[in-house]
Amino acid sequence: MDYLARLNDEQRLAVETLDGPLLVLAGAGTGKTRVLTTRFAHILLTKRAWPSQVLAVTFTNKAAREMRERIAAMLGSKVEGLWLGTFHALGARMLRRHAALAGLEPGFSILDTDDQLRLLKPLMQEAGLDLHRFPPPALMGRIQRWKDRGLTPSRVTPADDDTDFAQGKARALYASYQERLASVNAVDFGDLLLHATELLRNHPDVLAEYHRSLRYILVDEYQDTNLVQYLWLRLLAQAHRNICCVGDDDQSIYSWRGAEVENILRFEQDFPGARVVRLEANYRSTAPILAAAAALISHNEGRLGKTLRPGREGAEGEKVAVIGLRDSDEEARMVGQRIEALRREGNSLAEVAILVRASFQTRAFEERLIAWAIPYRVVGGLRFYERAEIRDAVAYLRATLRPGDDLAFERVLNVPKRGLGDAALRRLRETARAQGVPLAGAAEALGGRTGEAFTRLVAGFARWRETLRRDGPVLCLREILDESGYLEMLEKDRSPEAPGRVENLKELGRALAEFETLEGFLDHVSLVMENDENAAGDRVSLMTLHGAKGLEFDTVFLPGWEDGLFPNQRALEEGGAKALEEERRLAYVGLTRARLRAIVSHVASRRFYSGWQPAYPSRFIDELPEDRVEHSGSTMLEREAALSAPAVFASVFPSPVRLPRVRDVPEAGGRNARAAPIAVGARVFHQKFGYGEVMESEGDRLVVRFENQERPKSLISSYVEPA
DNA sequence: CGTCGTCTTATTTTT
DNA sequence: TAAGACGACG
Repeated sequence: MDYLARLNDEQRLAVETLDGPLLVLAGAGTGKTRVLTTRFAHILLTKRAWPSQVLAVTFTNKAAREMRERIAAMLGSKVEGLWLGTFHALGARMLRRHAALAGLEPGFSILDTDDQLRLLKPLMQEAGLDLHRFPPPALMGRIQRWKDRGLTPSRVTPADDDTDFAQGKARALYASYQERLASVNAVDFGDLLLHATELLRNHPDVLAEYHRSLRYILVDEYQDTNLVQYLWLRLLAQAHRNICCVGDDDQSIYSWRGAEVENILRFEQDFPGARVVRLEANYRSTAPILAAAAALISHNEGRLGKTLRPGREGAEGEKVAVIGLRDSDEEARMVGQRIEALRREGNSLAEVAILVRASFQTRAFEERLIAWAIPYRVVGGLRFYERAEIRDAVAYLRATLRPGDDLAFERVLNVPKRGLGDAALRRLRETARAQGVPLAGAAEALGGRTGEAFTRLVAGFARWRETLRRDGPVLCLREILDESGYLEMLEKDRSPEAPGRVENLKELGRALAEFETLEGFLDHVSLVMENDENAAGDRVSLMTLHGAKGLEFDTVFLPGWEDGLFPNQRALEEGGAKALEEERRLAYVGLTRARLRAIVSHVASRRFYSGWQPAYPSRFIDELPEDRVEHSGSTMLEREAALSAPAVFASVFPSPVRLPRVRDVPEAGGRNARAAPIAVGARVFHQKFGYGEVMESEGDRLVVRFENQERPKSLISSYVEPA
């Protein structure tokens, strides 16, 4: 039992409290994952259950993988047959087992966002809606929210559909959307859990079967569960009630995706007799960082209440830096310089992260990092499955496997170009509908050149189907890519992305080789597969705050702490006071990612759309404890902006009026101060305009005549560098 | 059917 | 500003 000895008292309690409902409130950096995996291993090692009798749910594939690896490490061998995965993957697994009971055929497809919209759009048109006034993605979002709440079309009440969105047709459209899905034997992402839950609700025998087989349930990141996930869990836990949920209400940041913090706040009522264990000893961050995070989050109401305390004695460290700067370029320069300095001191770049509120902020940093040859990676962005070439290849595979998969067929119909455009597709749809056959079955009906192209494609699919049957999926994919002309299309493509796309397809082929059946692989691709290209290497990580949850770094830069951007104005408009608290939790998540140092920055002027807009320090900065924070930077500009400009963000929750802070002294060494003003006659360099000569100079404004520009340009001096 | 130019609209996005 | 969507034209 030496694995128990490695835990502190509270962690140990969380691991050993095995019977009955348990809520583990795990503050940031308190060893949440360790508790979860140790608990899992403990259940197995004490022979309380077999691996197949424990259900462990996470939100991300990454978390699931990490858990799997750590359990294997603890047990000394890989464990098979675990019910361990994301909510969606487990939902899919259940649904495949009982497809017929959910009104599906066993080989149903899982649709991506494109497919969903392609299905919904025509329905909206038929309903006579103006798609400009009611954009399909907006309706899709509403449907998704209903699904998050476990509402099938028949369960949606008028109260759930209280706006006149889509002229009151939203509910009806939801119903017909679900019908269309069923008719093409497909589900969307939200359906995986909705159907799985309905399945358990409507079939007591199936539920009883799971009650018999699943004795323990472990849930990670419980604060991010939505209602349907909660219902699913509750159904499964009903009988034995051995459910252990781990989470942190202070890190709930996905309400806009349907997550309900209430789930965690309500846990003790939902599961009477529940025990609660708090993990509060933080082994990650220095005392100032912890104190700053704690002070910040204390401004939220309705918390379950936890206080992070340093897990180690003497974990003093640098104060949290708060730096005011002129604009985002200067902010990027400051960050770049500090990263340079860290690198010179021998720090690993993999231990540095820049965490932004909104993805557009990454650009300024990318430019700076490229210019200074600092390796970085942008985390997040497109997932493997979301890449066009992967979707195309998958659609080819889907249409090969399932002749009736019209959505897949439609997607690849004209990729590569075969002269089959909108008009042809429309005729094809009509014929197919009239004859009651899938699109691919209607090809012969069309005459002329279009018909020929169609027939050729359909013949191709027949051939590939034969290859799939005879030689398996790998050869089939190769044949598809060759014979369809897809690979040729990419090879002819001279754009810089093309080689990467070819590479991605190769990667797809390699992954495919690991699977016995194409069906299994298709699920893997849409539910699990991720792209981990450039994951390795000593690089700075650049990502959104949302993307950073669960990660930690020695050094964390938190730029853009300005009212309007962070807390985000749009979020506040939509979600009111609750949204402000969620933004604050996001700030808390950001701060607690840092082990040794956190650098918060804000600028006086930020670029929005076209022009520059004055910006004000985030109210969150005021909520940091003065004695743990060190302010620096050019606040003169901040004051100027504050005094001269009208409020940019007419906030529903106005930031308190602030007095200009008296701390105009630039940081020692003038790191953030501009070099001497650029003199008239100086030669300068501009990213876009190239080299030029300064004609006039006043304050930070310059007039420059560039060599390859006819007219002199007026610009701000921070845009040019002395040449 | 494909290309070019104009118009439009700018958060976060685990699956 | 700058990328993506859409409609008019060739």
